[in-house]
Amino acid sequence: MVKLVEIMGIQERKDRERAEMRKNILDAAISLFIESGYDSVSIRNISDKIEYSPATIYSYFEDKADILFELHNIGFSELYEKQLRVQGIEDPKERIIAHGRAYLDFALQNPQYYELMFIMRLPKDKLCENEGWDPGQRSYDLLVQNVIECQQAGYFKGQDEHDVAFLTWSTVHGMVSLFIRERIQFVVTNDRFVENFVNNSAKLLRGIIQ
Amino acid sequence: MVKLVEIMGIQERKDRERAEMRKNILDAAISLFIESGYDSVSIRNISDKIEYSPATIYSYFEDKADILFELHNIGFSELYEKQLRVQGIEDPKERIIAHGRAYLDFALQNPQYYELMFIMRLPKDKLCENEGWDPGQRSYDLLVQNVIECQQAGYFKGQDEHDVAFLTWSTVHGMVSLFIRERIQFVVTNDRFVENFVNNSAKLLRGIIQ
DNA sequence: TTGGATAATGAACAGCGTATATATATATTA
DNA sequence: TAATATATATATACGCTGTTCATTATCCAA
Repeated sequence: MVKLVEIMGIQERKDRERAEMRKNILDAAISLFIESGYDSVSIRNISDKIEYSPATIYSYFEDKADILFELHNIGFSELYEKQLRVQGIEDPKERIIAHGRAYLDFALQNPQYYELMFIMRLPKDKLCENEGWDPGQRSYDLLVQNVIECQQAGYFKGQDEHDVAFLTWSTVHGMVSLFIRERIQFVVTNDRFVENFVNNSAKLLRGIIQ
Repeated sequence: MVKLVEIMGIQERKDRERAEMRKNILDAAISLFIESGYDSVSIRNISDKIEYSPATIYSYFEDKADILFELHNIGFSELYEKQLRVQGIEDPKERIIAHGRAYLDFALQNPQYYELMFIMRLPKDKLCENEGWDPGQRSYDLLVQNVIECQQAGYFKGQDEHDVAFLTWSTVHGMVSLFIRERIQFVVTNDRFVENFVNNSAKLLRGIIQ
């Protein structure tokens, strides 16, 4: 008779192999998405890259949107970590500005992740399935918390914290999404976008916050 | 012998018919785009709607992206008209806020036009073909002009006018694009978005501008 | 070694954007 | 009016897409 521990070992190896295959697919997918964008990448492209048949992918993911949804979650985890890294800053005004910078850094360093997190039209059925649970919620909550602490320090007096949070988020999202979707090329070159516009805007915001 | 005027008359009718057919296609296209979005609409869908064969469309437009490009231009004309309508306001501070409201109104009333003007990833070849000429340029120039007049009235002292213009544009674009691409559903319901967030943000901005 | 589970695949379906060769309708000329 | 020339519309086809499913190959337990 085979020992229980051996059965468990095999099961564990199988689980591990499944997880590795999933990661394999996700890695291939995101690298292709970065190269050509979600819409231009086909399941066949992904299957070519990992040297399996297209049908194989469908035994690891429900459909193409499911792959997107997984990458979506990975992106939100990375963003949240970046946000946490500036939470140590004492002065709430400087902290919220650093918070915005962290957001911009994430977006500019991972434009394709940013796309699928905040810009891309998401497949409708996926949104409904996961209704009520949004992985971006805790990032937003952190922002609101920082706004409240700014108010306790005397800034944004008499404003609703959600209005301020939304306005802050909109501003950084606006900058970065106009850049990513190439709507400001006639105003400033790609090279100078960060050093010029973003830095100057941070300075400008620092003056505005009161 | 046939009179010249008759030849011209026939030519004019033909030109008119071609123009009508183009408009017919564009109308069918935008109404389908509004219903289902650009990517989900096929040339075959459009040809079904106008009751012609798919191939016919290709004698009026180069390709699917060309249809998009035409609608793109129509959208920018309408936005510019909306912008001009608030240029009469005397106080430059109130004018620039009304300018922002006009932009938001356009976006919320014509979300599908806004999508293809400012959010959608545009086909690369089209962008290159029309390099250097962007129909949004004059809208941006108008914004910069208003910023300069604000500065002459004592606001935005010591700031670069392009930095201020970009920050202004980013803010309104950020609000509206987060809304259109459904990223703030967990913060506020669709119904209350305009009356709550946008109005409050305008009030907030009015306090911030100095 | 054999039976059963699991994983991978080849083939197929309907739909896509698009090119081209053919057919049809219209306009001009003899 | 009849024949020719031109502009327009279409049928057909190609290679692509996401996805499904029946079939095959692989692995493990008895």
